[in-house]
Amino acid sequence: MEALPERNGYLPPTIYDIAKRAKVGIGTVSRVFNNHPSVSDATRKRVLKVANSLNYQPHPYARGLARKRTNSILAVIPFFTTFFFLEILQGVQEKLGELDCDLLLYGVHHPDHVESSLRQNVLRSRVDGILFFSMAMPAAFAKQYAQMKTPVVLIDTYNKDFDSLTVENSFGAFLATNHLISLGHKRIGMLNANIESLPAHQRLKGFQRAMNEAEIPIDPLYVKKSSSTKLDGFTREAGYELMKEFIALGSEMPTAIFVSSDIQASGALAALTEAGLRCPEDISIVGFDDIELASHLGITTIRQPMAEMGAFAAGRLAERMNNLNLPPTHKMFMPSLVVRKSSAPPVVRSVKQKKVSLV
Amino acid sequence: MEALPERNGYLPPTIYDIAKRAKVGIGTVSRVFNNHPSVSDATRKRVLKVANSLNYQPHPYARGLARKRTNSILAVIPFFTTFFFLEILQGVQEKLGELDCDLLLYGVHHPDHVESSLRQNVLRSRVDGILFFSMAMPAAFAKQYAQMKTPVVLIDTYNKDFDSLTVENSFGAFLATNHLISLGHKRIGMLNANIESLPAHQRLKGFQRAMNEAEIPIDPLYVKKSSSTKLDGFTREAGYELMKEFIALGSEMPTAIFVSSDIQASGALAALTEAGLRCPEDISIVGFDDIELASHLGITTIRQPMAEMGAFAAGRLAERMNNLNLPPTHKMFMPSLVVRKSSAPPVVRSVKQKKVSLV
DNA sequence: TAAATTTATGGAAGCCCTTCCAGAAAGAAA
DNA sequence: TTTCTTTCTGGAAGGGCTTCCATAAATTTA
Repeated sequence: MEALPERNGYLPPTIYDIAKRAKVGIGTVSRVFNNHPSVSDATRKRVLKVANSLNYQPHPYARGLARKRTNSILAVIPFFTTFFFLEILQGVQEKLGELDCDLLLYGVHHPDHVESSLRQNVLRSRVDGILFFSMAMPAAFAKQYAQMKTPVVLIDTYNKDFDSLTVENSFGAFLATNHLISLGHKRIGMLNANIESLPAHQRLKGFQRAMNEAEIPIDPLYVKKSSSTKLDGFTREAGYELMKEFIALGSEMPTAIFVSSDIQASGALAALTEAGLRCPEDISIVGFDDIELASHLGITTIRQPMAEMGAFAAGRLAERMNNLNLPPTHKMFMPSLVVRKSSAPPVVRSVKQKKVSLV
Repeated sequence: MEALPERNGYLPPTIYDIAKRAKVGIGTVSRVFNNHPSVSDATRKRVLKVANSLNYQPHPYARGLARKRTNSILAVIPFFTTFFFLEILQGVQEKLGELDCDLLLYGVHHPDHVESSLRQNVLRSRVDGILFFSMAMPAAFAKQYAQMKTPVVLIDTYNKDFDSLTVENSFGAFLATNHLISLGHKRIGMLNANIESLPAHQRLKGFQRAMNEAEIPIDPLYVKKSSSTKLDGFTREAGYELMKEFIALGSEMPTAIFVSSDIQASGALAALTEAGLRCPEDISIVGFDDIELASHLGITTIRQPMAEMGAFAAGRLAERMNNLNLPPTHKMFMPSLVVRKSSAPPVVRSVKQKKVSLV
């Protein structure tokens, strides 16, 4: 070996260095670091002492090669969205810490790139498992992964061949609508995203169920859906536009609206302010998602248990990595209601209405 | 070798499989995959054909071991904050894609945990380089990394021994203040975070410079700083409290305030609303950071070029990985002004004031 | 005390690559 | 033709670990 100084003179100690200094064989050192039971206490201590003094850390790549496991997982997340993921990742990482596992991050910049990303990064068997967020798993990969039994957990998306977890959108919408009903509202509308998208569809269902159970007829005029294809209408602009339609109803406007996302709700609020209307005095609003913005704007909303979802996903992935033959499961998470100031009991507006609401 | 089926029967092809089928040596296969020039065209084609047909991908861990490089970098980010990082990471990843490098993510959950996190995760992961975000690098690690010449780039924080990049806070504050001045404001205040923190200090400097250059005297009553230690006073609550102090000034209140962060500005706005004051009619507000919230609340603010910073950081890290002896550099990024609706020319409030402001 | 267990240990082989050296093949020069 | 170059190629060694087999040491049992 030539004298070329690697890493500028500093060469991390290897298992051989430890073995030599501790006067044991490499196998013993390895066993110590893998908590193998058949090492005597005296030896274990001696090895650890030497190892600590040299600041030895097993080389994860060498480990990975020998063990045929990488001890790391890949999170494929859409970078075109934001906060939701950070919070889930937080949960993921906490769990991964327990499992002594590293997190590789791949951010997909554009939905069309999912496929090439997967090909480039995942196939190289650099990771033991994959967390796949919020995007449809391309068919080619779904097939390949299923066949190779690559451990994959889908979050906020679904495919029958893999473990998946989603939020019970319909139940969340039910909660939101019920909240408005229990505040005493009768004229309740829904401002929805593009109904083509699954969450929008499910949230409508929940709205309908709550209304039906309360025996409040649903006025078709009060159910507005976005036709936007941009992010399926889950945008501020979409909320703004549809709220203007509600406002155009004048005195026929609902007294409360369930909006299918906080981001739309923020647009809706802007439209209200612009029209000189106040929330909740003139109209109550409930959103969905509990993004950070919602707390700042004081929007009553539906919270998805993101940290828990992250931890669960990581845990499930670990189980699957230990047993490749588990049947795919699907776990629903129950969202919860977060009450803020955008929702309140309906205010009586005129004498005529007063009579009615005195009951 | 026993018959235990690895990975459920599927064993990824190795360089030996390719070599055998292509009737070449393993060295040749390796050379093909490393674009080594001394492979004849015919051979290269043959190898690639076999490799493709078997869907061969070099094993990154074996590569890492043999090359003594891992081709991955670690991002240590504080998970107790949010959006800023995602945007920077986006820039980082884009660059890393070019460099064929992977991104490992480590989120620190609490500032106090930085040290143990680094010890646990960084030392063992043997990544080629580290991007360290927004936190002070603990002295022990700084020393060790400097000594080992571990490639480290600091983002939004500083240490003389490493490459670092920060935003010119002082210039941003200057821009913000200047904006208010050029709108015609004379009674301009600053709502600052905890002055102990570097950014707060720098932002104050920029404020002062702008005021001095415009020859507007700074009224000490108009410069309020948080004494909170929680996140150095960069919180919504801190902004809320200090704004109440401003409001208590009554008619002596400034007509415009530069707030040292958007998050504080959101609190300040809440205090204003609560007091029945309007922004910008009664008072103009300029924030700092351009977090997502700012756009929703319509806060005029100072934007940091996050994606660019990310890409730059990754590039710089790559350079350093190629030459461990580069002297540390420090790069300043220039922020820019984003005008929204929270800032407007001062409105004349009363006859008495009219006299004054007619000047 | 000898034999049979049990417990602890050393180290070779193997994980999948890269890299280097030696040598084969093909051309060029003599 | 022979000799020297140049261009390609094969494969051993090595990177740092885990694991398994063999063996040594300590205990137990007969």
